[in-house]
Amino acid sequence: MSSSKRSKPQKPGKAASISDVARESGVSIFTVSAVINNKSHVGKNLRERVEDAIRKLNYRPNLIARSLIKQKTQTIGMIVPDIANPFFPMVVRGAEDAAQKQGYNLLLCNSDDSLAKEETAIELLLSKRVDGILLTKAAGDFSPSLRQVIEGVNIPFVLVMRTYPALTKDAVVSDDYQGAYEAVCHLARSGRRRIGLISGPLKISNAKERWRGFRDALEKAKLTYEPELVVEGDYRIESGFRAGHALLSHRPDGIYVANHLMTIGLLQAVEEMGLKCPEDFGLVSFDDYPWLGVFRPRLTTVELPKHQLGSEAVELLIQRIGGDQGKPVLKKLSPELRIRESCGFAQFVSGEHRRANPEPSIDSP
Amino acid sequence: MSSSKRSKPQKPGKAASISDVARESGVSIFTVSAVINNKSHVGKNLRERVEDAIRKLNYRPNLIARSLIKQKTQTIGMIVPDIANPFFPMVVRGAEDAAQKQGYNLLLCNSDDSLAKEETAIELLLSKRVDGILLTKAAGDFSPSLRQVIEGVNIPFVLVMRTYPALTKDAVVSDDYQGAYEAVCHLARSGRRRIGLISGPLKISNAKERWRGFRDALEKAKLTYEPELVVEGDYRIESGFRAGHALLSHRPDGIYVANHLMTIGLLQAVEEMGLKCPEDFGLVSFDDYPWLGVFRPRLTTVELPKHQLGSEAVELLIQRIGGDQGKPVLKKLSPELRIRESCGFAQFVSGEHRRANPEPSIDSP
DNA sequence: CCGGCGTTCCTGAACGTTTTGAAAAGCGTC
DNA sequence: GACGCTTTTCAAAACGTTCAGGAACGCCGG
Repeated sequence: MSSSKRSKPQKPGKAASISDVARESGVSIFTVSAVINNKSHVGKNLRERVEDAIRKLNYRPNLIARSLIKQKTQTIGMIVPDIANPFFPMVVRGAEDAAQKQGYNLLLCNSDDSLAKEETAIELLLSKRVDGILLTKAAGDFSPSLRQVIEGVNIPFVLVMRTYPALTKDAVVSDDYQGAYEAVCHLARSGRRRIGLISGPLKISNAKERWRGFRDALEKAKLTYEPELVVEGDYRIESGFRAGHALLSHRPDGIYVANHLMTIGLLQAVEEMGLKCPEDFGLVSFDDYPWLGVFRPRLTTVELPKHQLGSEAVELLIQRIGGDQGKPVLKKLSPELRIRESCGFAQFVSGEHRRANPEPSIDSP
Repeated sequence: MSSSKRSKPQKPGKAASISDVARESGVSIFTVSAVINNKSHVGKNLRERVEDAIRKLNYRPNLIARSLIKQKTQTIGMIVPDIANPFFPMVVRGAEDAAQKQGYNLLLCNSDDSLAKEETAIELLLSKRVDGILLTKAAGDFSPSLRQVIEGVNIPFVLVMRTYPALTKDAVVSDDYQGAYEAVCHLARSGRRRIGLISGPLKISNAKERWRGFRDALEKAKLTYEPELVVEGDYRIESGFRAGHALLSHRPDGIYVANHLMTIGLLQAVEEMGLKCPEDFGLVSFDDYPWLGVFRPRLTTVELPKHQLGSEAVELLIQRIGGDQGKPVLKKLSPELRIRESCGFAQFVSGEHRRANPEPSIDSP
């Protein structure tokens, strides 16, 4: 019967709580809270007493409790198909940088290109009450249930590198049409006449955009669109290899590959078939990576602003979290054509696109 | 005055709570909770009523509230120097896979190789009450405050790819000594006599291990250790480039490079200097990646089980979270020597290490 | 001495769950 | 109809915060 209302001593194993600090320093919980959030008017005396107690108990505010009451977790969920795909790390890095800068953390999920996993991941993030979600949708159609889940998300939600016409959500993407268009124009400018395409899965929005850019550039250059010179892959190495075999058997003199992984596959096919680039055909790839510095020939490529893609997505998301109720936005970031050797030497090419070609840099292990 | 204790209707904008469900289905909160966690004895009648209400209100349990009371967040924090470094994505993937399998999520932080950021990240994760922390420490010494923070961490804590003698924490690492040893033995077996090393920062445990393996293998092969053939880099491309220039000026006939990024730099230096591999020198690198398939010559390399590194670290961590109080464990995973062409053709080499050399595979964008 | 105003501190009610201990209900037995 | 034993349901106390609404105090002008 002797226990007064709030007097249990701090249990040994557990982290100190705000009430432990309050007891230790002989003030109320309110005052401790005020000190922590350094609210204005706390007397110097008490403030110091409290700060001492905090240090002494090694107290750390419990952000879970804070989240519960504030209805904000300062956490954003990010779902990518596969972080091990070299495209995503830099995007995630961009996102994390921007998030950290504004006091947010990143909860990372891999969907493994499975729509079911993607759906589960969204549900989970929603249950964990993240403040917003970033999604790079897996390849493949919406299942009705997935669509329902996404439409039903009632927190800020930004698509990254994907967009869907009927969807009422924000999206941050690269200008894939433009990138492909420039790539193919460059091939044409360097004298190629029969230009082939190794495309990504046409169900993914960016693959379709790249295909459109390809087609329009052909038209602009007054080249004919030959259907047998277009092969659809799935953005993986193996499919680039197979597509390469199929495509090269038609002897195109130029190839535009819609992503890096398929380029790797293609180059293996090229070697097997005993062909030479740029002598036998010109090549423009997508995405730039540090290791391209040792590929021979040096690849001309369309670099996407991967880091920026992630950071702008987060910034948009946080703006929404902050209460911005504006209409859904579609933000397109410009790609950059980096001319190197795989279409023939740079001097063969009209000057307008020449620039220094910095090798992208990357940090330590 | 008319408001009874628990009767506010669900506010329109907000997610439904358990009490909304209780009210909707006319039962107590307890019963709803029992249904959610499908505890045994809830009458069939009520169970259905509750489930209907859950569907109707699109109710999702608030895991923040659950975490608060259960003192578990089902979240683990992971700190890496830089996810954009190609080594880490696969490790993170391994971690995420293992975590997901056991119902955990991953909160990802980049320390950017800054000890201060690393410290901040740990503090933050602690405040967010993650159930455990995975850390790949940034290069550089412990500051006293960082050391204090790490030692003071009172939740499960596993080091990944790093270990420190005096530290009383678990660690999961690759057997770097073994990897380097095998690499250098292979160089010696293929007839190289003056073998050089491009090392990582010797303050990082694995760099030191690799250096030890290098030295011992030389001794085993009865080769002399020539100090000018050892150059310390920082695991980045640029340093590999500089180290390559420095090292090659001494004309070694074999080089072992302690990581992939520095190999990229080295190969650029090699080309600039007009040298040829494997004719002028044999090369063994560390880490394998899909794009190595297009490097020429094909690189012989020591592959580390990156995915496994991540997944075993998480499994160990979760075991600790589960209450395992055993002594700190140091788990070493075996590397695998993948013999390709950069030391001369495989047939010149004694058979014991020959094996199929699968190109590692990777998923779509 | 009173009223008004600042400053400084506190009490107590949220936030959305889980869980303990106990009450109610159903049912068989004497 | 009293008693025990299950089965089903509940009310209320946690978990660690934030914050609205006051209270206590000192100071000033009247």
